[in-house]
Amino acid sequence: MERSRELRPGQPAYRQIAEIMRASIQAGQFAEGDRLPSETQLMERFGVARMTVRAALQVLQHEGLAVAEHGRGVFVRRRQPFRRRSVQRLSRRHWGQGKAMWEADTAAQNRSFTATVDVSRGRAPDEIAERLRVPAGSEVIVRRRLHSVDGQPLQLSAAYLPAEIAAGTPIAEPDAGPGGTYARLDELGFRLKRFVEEVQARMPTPEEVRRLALLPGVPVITVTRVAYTSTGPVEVNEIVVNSDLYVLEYEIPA
Amino acid sequence: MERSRELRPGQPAYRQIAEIMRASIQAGQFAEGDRLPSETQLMERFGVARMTVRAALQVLQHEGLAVAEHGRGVFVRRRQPFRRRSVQRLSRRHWGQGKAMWEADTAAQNRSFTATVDVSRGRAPDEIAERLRVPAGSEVIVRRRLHSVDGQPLQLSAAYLPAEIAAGTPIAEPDAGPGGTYARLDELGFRLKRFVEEVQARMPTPEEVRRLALLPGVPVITVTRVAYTSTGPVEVNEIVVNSDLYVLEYEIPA
DNA sequence: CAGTGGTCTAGACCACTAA
DNA sequence: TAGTGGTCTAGACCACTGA
Repeated sequence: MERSRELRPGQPAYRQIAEIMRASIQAGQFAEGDRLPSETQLMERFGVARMTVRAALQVLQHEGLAVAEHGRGVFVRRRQPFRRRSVQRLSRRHWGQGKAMWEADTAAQNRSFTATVDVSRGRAPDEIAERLRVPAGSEVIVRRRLHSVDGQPLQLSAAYLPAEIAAGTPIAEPDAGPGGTYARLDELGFRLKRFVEEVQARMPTPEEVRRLALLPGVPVITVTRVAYTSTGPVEVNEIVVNSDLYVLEYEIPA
Repeated sequence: MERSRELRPGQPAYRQIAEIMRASIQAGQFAEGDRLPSETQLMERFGVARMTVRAALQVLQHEGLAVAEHGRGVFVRRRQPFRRRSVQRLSRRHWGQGKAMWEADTAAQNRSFTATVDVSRGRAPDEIAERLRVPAGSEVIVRRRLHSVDGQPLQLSAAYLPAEIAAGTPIAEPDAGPGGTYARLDELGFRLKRFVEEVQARMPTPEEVRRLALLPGVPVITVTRVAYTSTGPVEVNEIVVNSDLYVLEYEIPA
């Protein structure tokens, strides 16, 4: 097998092949959803062994540019982010009217929203206790949810509230009622003043890959939201979102 | 070479090895910065070929859990995010006092901040023109910056302003003066009312890997910020940050 | 220098898809 | 069934690190 003259010595072949394919995609030679040449075709074109071609395709997959489908081929990845407006979502006007948190987002965009909820009672992990400013190991109500849009899982979340506040209230029920947790807190006399969200990104754990049906090469965005009344925090929400499907939007006054 | 009984049929060996090593790391058997067993040692322990061990180590690297150093070994990755508070950074109180954008962040955390700036004049890309609400191909001033903290590159940004507004002003100079672009806009009569930031995450391009000195398995966070006066947008800033070193913080009123 | 990871080969067999 | 990608082997040679 003779090396193609497309490849220059000095740089590893697999990187050069990845670069050539990346350039072809960005130049529009392959559109979203198109099938790339098969491994066999690339072996012939570049005159390299199959593992070398596979290494190049792995690079593209880890960059999030391509997706392999077993038995079908390797395809240029499609993107279609869904929009989430934090400011609107968290305004009193919004949950004050008894709307579900997602309605503004989904209704406006003509998509169907579903969620599974699991509520439990347990001890707060150290980091959560610290953020809630309660003693380590305090009892908390945990609301774990998986949100999907059009059947596609989108977001995992775990909301922690001190049991002292939430136990025995609708917040400890799977269906917290119209307007959700924040509306109930308001009714219980916890007037929410502000939320602080900390945003990070990282590669997902295998568990997150499974539960969010993440494609290879797709990071997750994590949001840690703390809800404050004038006297202190009342809820901590650990959120993990599929970054492929999400744009977070924040509005900041000057 | 005989397969270790640690490995069960049904699951690929490289995934099982990755899972075993991941569990060891999370159980604390290997701390941040520790060297993992060498490829040779793992081959012997699990009774598999070198490429199989390498596939397992690749998984951990792509998850951002480990980093290979040529000739030295594979190490558990260290993490040390740097905190960025959007609300404070963008308040008039802050830039109104002539402070550099990063001072609040860096001074408070005892780190040294540097930036390189490149200013040019050119035509707005379509997406930018749309966000600025100017005709496609309009002339803009582009301020490209690379921010570093303690010598570690942290953030790339490209700020676009209509040439009509910014040409011939200090904004078109590399050093825009105390308080930066936003203070100058204010002086020019463009009273900033609000900023909207759109946050996404993705794997970096090879160019970003190079310029931000990103480790394998580290995604970037992209922030598209639009600055508005009461009459409309005056600046669009495309920001790309090293997600390994960054926590974005947003405060949202209820 | 020995030991480490980086690249690459030329096979093999398997599992999945679509005709 | 033919063609695709998924896993794995047993080598080879190279480049980098550190004693």
